[in-house]
Amino acid sequence: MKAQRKVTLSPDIDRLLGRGVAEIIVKDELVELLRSGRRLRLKEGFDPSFPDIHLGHMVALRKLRQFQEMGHQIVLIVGDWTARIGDPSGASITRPMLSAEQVRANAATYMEQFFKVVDRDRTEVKWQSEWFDRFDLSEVIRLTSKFTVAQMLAREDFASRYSAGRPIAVTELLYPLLQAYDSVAVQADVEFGGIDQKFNLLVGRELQSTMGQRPQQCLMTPLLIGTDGAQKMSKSLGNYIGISEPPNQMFGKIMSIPDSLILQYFELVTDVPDEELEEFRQALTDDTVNPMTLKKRLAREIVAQLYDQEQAAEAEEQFERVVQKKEMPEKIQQVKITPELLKKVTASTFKEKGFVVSGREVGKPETEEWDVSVPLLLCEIGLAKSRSDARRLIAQEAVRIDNRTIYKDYEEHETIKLGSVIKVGKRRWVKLVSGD
RNA sequence: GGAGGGGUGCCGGAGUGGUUAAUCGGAGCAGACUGUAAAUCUGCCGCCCGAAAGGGCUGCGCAGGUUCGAAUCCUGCCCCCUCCA
Repeated sequence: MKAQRKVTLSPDIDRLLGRGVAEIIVKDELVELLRSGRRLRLKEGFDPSFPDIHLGHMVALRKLRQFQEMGHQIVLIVGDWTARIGDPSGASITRPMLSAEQVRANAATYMEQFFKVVDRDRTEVKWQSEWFDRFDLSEVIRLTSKFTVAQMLAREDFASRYSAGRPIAVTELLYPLLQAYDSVAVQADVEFGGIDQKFNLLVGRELQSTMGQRPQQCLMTPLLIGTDGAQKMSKSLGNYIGISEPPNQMFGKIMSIPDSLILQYFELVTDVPDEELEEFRQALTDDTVNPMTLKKRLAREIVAQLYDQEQAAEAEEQFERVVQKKEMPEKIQQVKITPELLKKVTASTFKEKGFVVSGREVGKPETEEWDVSVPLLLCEIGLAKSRSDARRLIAQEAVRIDNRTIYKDYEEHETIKLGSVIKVGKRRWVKLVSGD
């Protein structure tokens, strides 16, 4: 039934295969396939070891989406077996084995995010376990016998580790083979991945042809640089912007990318037309535009894509308000004043003098006030990691309560009341509310 | 089986008896500046007590030991890596 869907013979294959694409193997063949009118099976795999998708992944996902809109079929592979090995990045050889349960949970999270960009209805989801669970040793041997060590060492990562005398686990050599076999199992016409996946994708071609299938085409997307402006976006480097982060946070993180990345981000993760990007480029070169303005546009585009226009506009407002004008955000995290909290944060000298307020009734009107130790308070409401940390923040004059700065020679206690607003640094706020 | 190298704070990585809570870089946090949560500059960056000065505790794979004093020396154990076979 699904197969009946019409495939568009795109009038603009150049564009499809141009922007957001780093390399295609073999381009001519892919063009030919696209012109043939066949519905292509486009494979993309992932390991459910780290479930979060970030803007870096989005480059490939957007490309998938574009193909999908032309009527092609996405096949999403859940790498529940390869996840056990871990992609040989060299950095982490020994990853903890995940439980089946954990893998399932990760996969669910992943897919939830995946389908923010890709159309679920036109995606076939396959688990590696569907074929690998049945694999026995003889099949493993058959699979491995098709490749040589020399072939494996063609992979840059392996080669450099080998020559540097660093370890390569045998299972790591298996990783590309398993991924390649996926292509055979699902009869992929095209496999998508980041340019860093090149080797693995090519092994897929190799294996398919030795097993009598037409070798898949490989479409590789460029790697997006992370918020640090230096390395590729990755969760472990902490320089990523997750696609399910809340709009405000996402907007802010995008505003924090170095100016030098603006155009690249526009190109890879938005649909802003090429002509317009050219104008941006010119304006930046001529210095006729404040990079900030463009970044706001960028942030709006991306947030709107993953949420909607309205939320993007709200996030922008919030940014202007909190960051640029340094005003209070509209929505502040609220913390309830409870007797337990009060007991913990009451200034110690007061305790000694017998002024303890623990018995005091809570939840009364605004006039209710308490004297508290500021470091203790910051700790309890999560604005400081430890009391030492809280003291440091105070010493740096980063703490404000109801708009008055707390100095390091503050009295032992400060007064708080219902509705008090506590601010730490430029953008962390907490409002104290009634405990009920 | 043999030879050798190594396990240090969130990460990378110094340090081989005291001046080391532990150089330095990154990350993070704070401040200044800025039309940006860009860039740049400065400070902070184990925990606890203290307004501060200061004090205490914990800490360099694990467990003991030597010493006035150990990340640094000794003993045992665990783990990781490389090469040869």
